[in-house]
Amino acid sequence: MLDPQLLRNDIEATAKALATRGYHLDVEAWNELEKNRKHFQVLQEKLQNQRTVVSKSIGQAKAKGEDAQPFFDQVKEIGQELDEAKKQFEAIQKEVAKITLYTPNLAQSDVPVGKDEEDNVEVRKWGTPTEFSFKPKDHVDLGIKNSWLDSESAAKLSGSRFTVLGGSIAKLQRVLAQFMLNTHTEKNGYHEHYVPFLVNDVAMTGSGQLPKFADDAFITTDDKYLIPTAEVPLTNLYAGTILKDSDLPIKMTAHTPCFRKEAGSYGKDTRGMIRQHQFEKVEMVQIVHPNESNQALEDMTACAEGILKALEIPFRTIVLCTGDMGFGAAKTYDIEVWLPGENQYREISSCSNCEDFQARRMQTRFREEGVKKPQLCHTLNGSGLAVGRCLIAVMENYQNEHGSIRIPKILQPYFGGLEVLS
RNA sequence: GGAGAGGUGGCAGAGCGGCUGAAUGCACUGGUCUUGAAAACCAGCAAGGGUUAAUAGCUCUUCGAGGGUUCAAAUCCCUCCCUCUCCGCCA
Repeated sequence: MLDPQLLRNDIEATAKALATRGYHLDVEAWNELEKNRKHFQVLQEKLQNQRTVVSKSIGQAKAKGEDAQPFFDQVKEIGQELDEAKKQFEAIQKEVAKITLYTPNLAQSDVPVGKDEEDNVEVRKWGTPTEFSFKPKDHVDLGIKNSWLDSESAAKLSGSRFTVLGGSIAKLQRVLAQFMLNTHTEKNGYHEHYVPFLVNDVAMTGSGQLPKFADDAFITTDDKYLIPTAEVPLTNLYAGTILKDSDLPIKMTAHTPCFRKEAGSYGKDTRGMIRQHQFEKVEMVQIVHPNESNQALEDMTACAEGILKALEIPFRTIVLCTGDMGFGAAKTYDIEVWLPGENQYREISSCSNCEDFQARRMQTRFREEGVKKPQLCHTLNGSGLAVGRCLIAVMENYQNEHGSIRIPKILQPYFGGLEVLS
């Protein structure tokens, strides 16, 4: 949610900034709405005040044993007017909420302006695409050859966009998640959490998934949502709380499954386990002082990159342009890992600084020494990493000519020193 | 699933129709005292919104959520959510 003051006081500039994100804000309609809002809010408050004053007079008159009837007549009249004003105001508020809850965050000034992923800008590259003396297979061929991936069984159980993993590759996925979690908790200073995978609509609204993206999430029969990312439970852990500035930064991590409908991506990435309804992810979330969020984004991105460096898999990092950023983000880095089977880089992590966008929705605040009012925190989230896609990256980058895969050195201890999976 | 208790400010905890945005304690902030600190004492201290040039003044809302009764609701009624205790069942 944007600062309402921005919409009231600087509507032209705000609309212009939103336009770079492909969001059209109807300035004229907003101004009209705002005019009405002010009128009816002031009217309603005025009437409410009158009613309170007269009501108190009734109490006093009764206490003194005087006749309170004139006050009763007065208050009745006020009450009627008030009901009408209230009705009008509530209708307007609904309209206002429709706009504020559906409006995306503003991009930071250094974010490249652009339309779609074509306009994203590479900021750095690590390693060079893995070279092979043979034609590398993709993870699907590798998976089928070794009976590691079973999409037919998954289809039988659940439908499309699910995968059953078998044998050592199931273990490799588990080990990858374990390794990521260990790294973030032991080396990067993140606090581990185990969180619910079902959350309510308040949490989903707080982190920005609702109301706009309701179609992307799975909902249960008792109105709970399957989390699309651990960002939702982790970020909402501090919803409605006022922290001390000494509590900041709060750095959290969790390993969870993620569930996404992938509505609107029909026919996209249908092969293999790139885009699934259910996938594993290790997530990082930070709640920080507003002055620290930019640095925190750099740090968080480096932590995500650190996983790929440790695994010795080539990647590049790009900054998303205004048109490609997510709803709540003010700035986003995507990390793209090299996939030999596809002969291209594919997203494996997305790290975003949401500034106060989520904090305003959730009312996550902190009190600073010497400052009277609580201030909104800044929140960040980043994948560290998408485990399923990381599994693909390991398979494809570490494959041997006849379909076996080498285990990355750093993971070998988890396999009792084993070096190759076949 | 059955029985009971309860949800009030950063925390603990009173209030149970009008003088209560809310006693008291803790925490916090400022001051007195002290070489300094602690203790003691004094004072202050909820959040959000509107109006406004204003962090001034005025004002509205908020005591789990939503309805209702009333001139007036933290306080009475209804529905829902959540927490705790006991019993049952069960990873």
